Amino acid sequence: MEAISYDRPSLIALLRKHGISPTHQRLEIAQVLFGRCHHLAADQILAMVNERHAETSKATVYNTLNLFRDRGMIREVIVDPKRVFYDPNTEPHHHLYNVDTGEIADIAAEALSVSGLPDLPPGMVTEGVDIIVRVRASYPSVG
Amino acid sequence: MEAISYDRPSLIALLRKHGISPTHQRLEIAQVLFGRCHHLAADQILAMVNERHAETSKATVYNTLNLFRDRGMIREVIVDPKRVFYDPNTEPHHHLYNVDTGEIADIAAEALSVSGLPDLPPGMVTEGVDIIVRVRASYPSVG
DNA sequence: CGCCAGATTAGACAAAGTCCAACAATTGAA
DNA sequence: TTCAATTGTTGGACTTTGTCTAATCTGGCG
Repeated sequence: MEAISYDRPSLIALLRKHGISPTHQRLEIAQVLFGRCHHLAADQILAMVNERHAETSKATVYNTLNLFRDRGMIREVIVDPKRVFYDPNTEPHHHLYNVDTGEIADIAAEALSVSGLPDLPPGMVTEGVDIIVRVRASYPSVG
Repeated sequence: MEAISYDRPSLIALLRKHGISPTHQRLEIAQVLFGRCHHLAADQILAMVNERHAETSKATVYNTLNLFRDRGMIREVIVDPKRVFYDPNTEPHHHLYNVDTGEIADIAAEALSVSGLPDLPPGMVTEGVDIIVRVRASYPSVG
């Protein structure tokens, strides 16, 4: 499991770089986000962080995710109406979403090109362009 | 798609075309969806339907929206983590989402072109490609 | 040591949506 | 018409995701 996990000093530096004091709980959450599989929902993060020994509350997980998001350390992925996923990759990119399994995979920004974006009303700016490719198994009603 | 409000007989025909018996409550909901502004959330539909005089319950609104969606009469728009919006336009198209106000506007499918969609794993099919252009006012902290 | 600011916490709370069992409306048969 | 089956609607309980609050903890500093 430790193949790509960030070590503690790197995570501390990462938090400091974003102006966040590296508390124990924040480091645990950062480790789960950056060291393991991507695109986790809050409840999954809560479970993973407390899997070792319960030490982080639900409130802290939500506080921390919102803090990381506000500081630009992570990004929200809105594909499932039931819950928000968090993506440690904040570079522009897009998503492939398996509607059956809920799995999310990245699509590199360079892979897709979009043309024809409309002119915006004056005083408006684009915050981002999200492309979600929704896929499913060819035989939805197998059986 | 004309913005004129649908009359009762047209709405009944629309429901029948989708194999749905036109009950009073379903007609009220269809009228709100097809006859007024687009991209409504369930709670807005509930309020609009009950604003006149007819009494329709929350359960019926949700039942009906899910029925309409399953029958391909309307489509869900997933842009806001807090709630689902319903779009009476089921033709392929995309959305401009104002993150400040929550407003959603359509972008014609022909207006945007996407190239470079990745090959899918075998046995997978694309259900749809959603493009969401998130915009906001240039001066986010203006009061 | 006390003080202070920031972090964490449990649990109450809120909102979106689902589920269920009872009730109402419609339909078809006789 | 009446009966019974089917379908639709309903309130309310329930679940889930997420927020809020007030209390408590922590660590740095004098």
